[in-house]
Amino acid sequence: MINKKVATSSTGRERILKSAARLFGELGYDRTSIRKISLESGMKAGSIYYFFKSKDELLLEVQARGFELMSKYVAEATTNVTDPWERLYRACEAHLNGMFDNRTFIEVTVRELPDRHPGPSRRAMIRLRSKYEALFVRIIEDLPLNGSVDHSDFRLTLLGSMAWTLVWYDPAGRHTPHEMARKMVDLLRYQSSAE
Amino acid sequence: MINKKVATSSTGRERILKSAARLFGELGYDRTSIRKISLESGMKAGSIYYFFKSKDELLLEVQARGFELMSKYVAEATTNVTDPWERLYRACEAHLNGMFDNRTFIEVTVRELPDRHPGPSRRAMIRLRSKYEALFVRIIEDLPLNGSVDHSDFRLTLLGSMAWTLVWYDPAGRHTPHEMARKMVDLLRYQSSAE
Amino acid sequence: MINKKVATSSTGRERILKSAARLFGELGYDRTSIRKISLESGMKAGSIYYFFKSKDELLLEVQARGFELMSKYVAEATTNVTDPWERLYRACEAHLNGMFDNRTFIEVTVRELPDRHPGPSRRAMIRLRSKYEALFVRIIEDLPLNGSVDHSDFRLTLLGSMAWTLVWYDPAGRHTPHEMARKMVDLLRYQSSAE
Amino acid sequence: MINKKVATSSTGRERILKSAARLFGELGYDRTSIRKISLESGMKAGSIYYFFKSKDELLLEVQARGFELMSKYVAEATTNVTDPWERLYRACEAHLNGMFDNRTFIEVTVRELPDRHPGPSRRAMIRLRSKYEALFVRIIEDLPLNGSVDHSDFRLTLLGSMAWTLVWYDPAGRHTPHEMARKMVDLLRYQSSAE
DNA sequence: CATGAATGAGGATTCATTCAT
DNA sequence: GATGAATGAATCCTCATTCAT
Repeated sequence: MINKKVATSSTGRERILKSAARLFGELGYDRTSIRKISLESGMKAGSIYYFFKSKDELLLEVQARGFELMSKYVAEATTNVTDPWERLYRACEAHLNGMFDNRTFIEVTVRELPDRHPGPSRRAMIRLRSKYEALFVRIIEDLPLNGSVDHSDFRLTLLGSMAWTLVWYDPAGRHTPHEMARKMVDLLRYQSSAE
Repeated sequence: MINKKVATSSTGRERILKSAARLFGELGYDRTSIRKISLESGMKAGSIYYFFKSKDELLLEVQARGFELMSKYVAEATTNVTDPWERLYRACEAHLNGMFDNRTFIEVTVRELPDRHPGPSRRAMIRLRSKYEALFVRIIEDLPLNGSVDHSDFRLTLLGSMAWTLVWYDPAGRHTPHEMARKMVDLLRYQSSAE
Repeated sequence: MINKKVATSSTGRERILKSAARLFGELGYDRTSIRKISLESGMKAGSIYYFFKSKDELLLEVQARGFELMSKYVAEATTNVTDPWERLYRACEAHLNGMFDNRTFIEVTVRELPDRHPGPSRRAMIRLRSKYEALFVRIIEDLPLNGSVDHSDFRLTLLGSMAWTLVWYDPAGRHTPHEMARKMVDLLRYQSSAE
Repeated sequence: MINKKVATSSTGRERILKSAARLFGELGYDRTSIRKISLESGMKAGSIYYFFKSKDELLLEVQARGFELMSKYVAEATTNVTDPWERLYRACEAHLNGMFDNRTFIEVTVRELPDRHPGPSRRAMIRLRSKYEALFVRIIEDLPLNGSVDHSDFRLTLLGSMAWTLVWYDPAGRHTPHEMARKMVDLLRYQSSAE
């Protein structure tokens, strides 16, 4: 009552977005129907179209939010860190943490890849992704890699390893995202490093 | 090429399987309808059910075929190769070659992951996958890695990198699967190696 | 008759329910397809699922309505009638009248027996039936039957005779429901009566 | 080996007929598919059409067999019985016994009523039924009923009561077909009787 | 803001049946 | 005698979406 905003902060639009994120993440875009989103968000199916033009657009907004969050996490994790390798460790940790900790929006970002999405938002989704990956481009550029290593190969290998964790990682298991980030980077580090 | 009829007509079952593989690979399982498979295979939708109990079972059979092919390729590529690192190079090359060369069955294997498939074949699909990955388990076990590297982390990182190529790799581009395999393994090799 | 529109258009839900009732009654549940209901109700097949979860549930609602009507008829017919045998005459007449006069809902009640319906509504359908038959239980309890006659046997024999009329009764023929009710009850009356 | 006929007596045709009878009885005609019959009979679906022109014809043959059996049972039960009421007791007992004892063919006879069957065999089915019911016509004609009772009403009431047992009778319950037959006839007897 | 009603297209699957072998 | 392959039509149902209110 004191703060009506807090209670209402879960406004229609927001509730829908959260429900969509959770379901896209859990079931995938295709198997998530507008009806399911409407059930989860406590809103009638028709109402969703008051806030979003289409299911496709809904996915786009979920992804936008996901990349935004990720970018923020990575930025925060690397602020005031100057050592290049340490920056990478932290960026990866933030990436993995986001994926498993705050699944709602971020998982969708890794699961629903634009190459499979036929809707009109495809290009916008690719742009969002590129923008986010640019963070890693920059961090990796700063690494003192030896000349034989292509920065792009390095980056793609690293991102691939991390994305793949969705397939096998058990959050209740023995590894923490922190450890995994260290390991994955280390696996690539010494050989690639010029030191 | 010599006799297109042989390849295309073959038996009904085979034609369906091939069409399903191609479409599952291109569009994904969910967006591939039985109707589409029927169009592509030149068979009426109902006929598919004479050969396969369900769409789910059809996916399972496609995956089985895919893993079978992959296993064969990897086995052939490593036969009579004794150097452990060379064995890994070749296995990875075979894996990537399979993924991009002979997409029909093998791509489905990497794209349609069991963690998202709710059908009754899920467990069978997991079993197939494990059996295939066991090939890599064995090859990686033989590597003279230094003590600090976990074989399992090594394997998952490598497989993740390779799977991720589906997202960014352009077969018409500058890299060949052969080069990519070398690079990816090398990226992990020296640091991890005990030599 | 005065205003066909009112009767026919009413609300969507109602139109569907009526069409379903008519068709279930005429063709039976199995041979009545959603398509046929949609044609008869002037509504598209998909729309039916806005109002009813499934065909099974539609049957349940038709039966509920049928039993409700029947109960009302029987109750009205026996109100203020105190002679026990007269009460039974009237109840049976109401039952038969309902079956042939107002076929739409009530016939389904007698034709679609729960013992053959495999759907999830089966139990609910049994409950509805029992509740209705309880009316007869009470009416028959009040009869001064001689000790050798089991009330339950009496009731089942009577209901069976009436249900069976669906097989042979020709509404255009020589008997009226009124006469049939008298006859059927009389056939059982004197022998069973203690008088 | 001694008597090949016995072993082969379950010839294709016969096996199909039995399976169809069982399934028509248990699930009803509509819900019994040719595939199910083929599974139960251990014969391929296509093969059924070697022996029977259609599903409709299959039903007709099952009914024919059912009525044949019933007629035989009723005839046997009444042979050498001269007392008219005793004849009826026995006929009813045979009828009920047939229904519950030897369900396979006979139940179909009571469950699948021609008024609902739209196929071309309808008329033939009606003829079979009439022929069987004629047995009861004759037995009932011989009863010394008092003048006020219509023989036809008597018969239909009795047959209705017996048919209805399918709805409520529990073969594992307290009543035997023998008892039920006595009761049902007695319920009608004394009042109708001229004695 | 949000809903209730409605739709058209398409979803997977089952059906009775045919026919060459 | 019996089958394997194939079909066309129909099955129930779900989908994303629209729109008047």
